[in-house]
Amino acid sequence: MKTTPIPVLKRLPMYYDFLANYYQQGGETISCTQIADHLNLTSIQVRKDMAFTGIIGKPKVGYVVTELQQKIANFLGWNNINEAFLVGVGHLGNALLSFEGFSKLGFKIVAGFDADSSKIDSTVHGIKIMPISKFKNLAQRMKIHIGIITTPALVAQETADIMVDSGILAIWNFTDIPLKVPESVIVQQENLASSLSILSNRLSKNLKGNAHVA
Amino acid sequence: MKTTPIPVLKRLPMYYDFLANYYQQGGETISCTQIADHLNLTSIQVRKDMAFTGIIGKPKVGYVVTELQQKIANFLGWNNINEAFLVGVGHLGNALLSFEGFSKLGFKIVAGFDADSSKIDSTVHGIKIMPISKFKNLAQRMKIHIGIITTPALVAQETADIMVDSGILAIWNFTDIPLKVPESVIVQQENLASSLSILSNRLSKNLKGNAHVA
DNA sequence: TAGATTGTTAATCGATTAACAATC
DNA sequence: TAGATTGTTAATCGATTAACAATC
Repeated sequence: MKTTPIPVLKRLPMYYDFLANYYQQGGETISCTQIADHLNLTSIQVRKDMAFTGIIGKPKVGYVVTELQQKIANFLGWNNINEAFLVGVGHLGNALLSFEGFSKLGFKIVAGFDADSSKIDSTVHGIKIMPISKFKNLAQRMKIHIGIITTPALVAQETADIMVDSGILAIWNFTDIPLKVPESVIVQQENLASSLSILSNRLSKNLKGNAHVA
Repeated sequence: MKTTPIPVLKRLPMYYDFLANYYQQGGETISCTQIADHLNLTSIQVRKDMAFTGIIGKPKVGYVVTELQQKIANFLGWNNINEAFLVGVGHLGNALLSFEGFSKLGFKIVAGFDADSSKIDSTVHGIKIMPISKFKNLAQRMKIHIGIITTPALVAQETADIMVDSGILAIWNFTDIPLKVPESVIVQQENLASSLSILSNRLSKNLKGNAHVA
């Protein structure tokens, strides 16, 4: 089984979203060119990406939208639900706990954890907040494999250690601390600073470009 | 001027964070190998990245930490402050308005906007929330060039249209709607679904791998 | 049938990695 | 001086783009 390139994994959910929308508006079949136009990609790239899902299209017609959606969802594993624990119920933790979009992605945050005792036993968006002391026991009992870190940077590593000790296999890290974990543990790093530096670099290049013209 | 590769722009803030930490712990100079070790990169890659900032190192010694920090900050434009408006003060909007880390990156959200009249004139983290009707006028008066969209998906495009009409040149989009904007307008797309699909793909591959072993 | 679109193989492009001379 | 580390040029690797035969 050839491993899927990361850029492909990033684009597949975008295709899915677009297709859902397109289908709602009555579209039954769709071609790579159409998809590419709407998402600002090239049709060749879309075709290549689709091949990963195993979909078979019809020349001159394209793909059956519902079938393509299913193939993508299946390929990304959105059918078997991934359950996760979140540690750090601050502003961002709150936002993630409240995010509606996860269910569609076969992803579910089943509990939140926080050091602040005033938050314990409250619920956010129907999800119970518990003390970190309960993390390990619950994670093992519920066979949770994914941990989300939205704590202050200062306790991020400490939190990761607890997660690893609790049998967590993948950590979604929203702090900017590069976590030290055993090689077998996956870390998916979310980084606003990285995105921002791309944005401001492009912006400043544009502004400079215009200055020349003006 | 050669354009900076996106992967480099993503890594530079990580170097900066690490250096800040390293300096605080008393480090005066540092080599590429050391940086690479701490961030799980190769030293060659670090060296190449550093070259973009224009830093000059000393063979056998490495780089002066403070100088390197300055070069990175300067290269990423963290000195001239980028001001932004945010539209959509929901959970995520709230989290961004409250995020402390932006100031370090020369980034500042100076106002929030929302359709919900009950939020108008309140402040979040000291930032005033205003009705969208004031967006254009204010953006032009304050010469704001960056807009952040954290609205519900349904009104994302509409919000983008208002931003474009108001002279916004770069949009940081946290909704999963692919925005239609003039070519001159930059869109930086933030996409949790993309990150999640990478994470779950890697996780399921790992689990399968272990199954074979077991 | 003619033409559009798929599936797939080949060419290009860009980023990472390797190699090595320069130098403190 | 000897050895570690930089700066830079060359080689590799992987993703995107191009080309084109197959086919509905």
